[in-house]
Amino acid sequence: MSNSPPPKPTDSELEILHVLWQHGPATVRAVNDELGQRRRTEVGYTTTLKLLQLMLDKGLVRRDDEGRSHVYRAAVREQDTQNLLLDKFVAATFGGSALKLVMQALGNRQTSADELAQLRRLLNDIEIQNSSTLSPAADDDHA
Amino acid sequence: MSNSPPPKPTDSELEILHVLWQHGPATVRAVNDELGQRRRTEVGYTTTLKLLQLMLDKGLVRRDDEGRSHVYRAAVREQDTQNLLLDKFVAATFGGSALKLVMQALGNRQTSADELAQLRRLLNDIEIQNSSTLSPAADDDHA
DNA sequence: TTCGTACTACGAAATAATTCGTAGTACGAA
DNA sequence: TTCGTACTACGAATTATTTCGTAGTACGAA
Repeated sequence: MSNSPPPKPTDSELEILHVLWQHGPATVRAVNDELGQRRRTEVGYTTTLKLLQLMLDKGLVRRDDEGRSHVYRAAVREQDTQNLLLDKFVAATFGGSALKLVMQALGNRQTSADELAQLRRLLNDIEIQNSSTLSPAADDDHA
Repeated sequence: MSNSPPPKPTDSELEILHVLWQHGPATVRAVNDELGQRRRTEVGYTTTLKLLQLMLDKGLVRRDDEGRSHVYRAAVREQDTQNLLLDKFVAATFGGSALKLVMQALGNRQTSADELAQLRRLLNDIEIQNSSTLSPAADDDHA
């Protein structure tokens, strides 16, 4: 039983999580094949196996021992993981300021009109929420 | 002489760069003292020295050998470095979509009215730039 | 001059992440 | 039953990063 929350995945682990998030539950073989397609350099089967075993230990994936080959699936959600990584990244690179990160991300690359529109919508939504929320401790939106 | 552009700094190297960016040129002693203040765990003097020497090899810092103790200064700009790291991070964590990163960063944390205003101004600026550009070389970004 | 102190250089241990080889096992086809 | 194949477990090599100890040196005070 792991009591502590799953830790920050490493780069390789994240790559595997992406496969599992998109694919859904998969065998080592399937994960390895998929990785082979995405990368320019293939990776050994046992490398992927080992990684998945380590990820199991860390609580990043779960395993179904149905019969011969094991089926792995992500034990962490994509959004949660992205947020965890985002926090660390903002702290390490932008001194904790998410605003700086956002400005930098938008300022230094091409942003289409469509994307700008999406962002404006999001800003509007946030503004509405800000003004309607009286007690700031509201943690989860109940859709 | 290093011909290739400076590589992605590691976490520890980035920490040192932050010190140099804020402080300006500094001796090993000064950098080490500053690191000691920021962290909860002190770091050995020679550790900082070694890191700076490695960073010198990589071209991340330059060195003035004025007299007894050497003075180091950042050889890469903060913005450039942030952008380099940002690119890698977006690729690894958000499948290359800067928009997703931005939405996630804004959506999942508290954003003040003031910050929202700054963002709106930025969006306006971008929009103006977009429309004033005649030949948009329209393939820079993949949604 | 002599000594203590602060400095640099550098080897190498400690830790973390990635990679793969080998051994053992279970299943199904022949 | 026997064999070939695909699988898991796991030790261990490799590479990257971080850490520090030790040796050597130069400066200034006594």
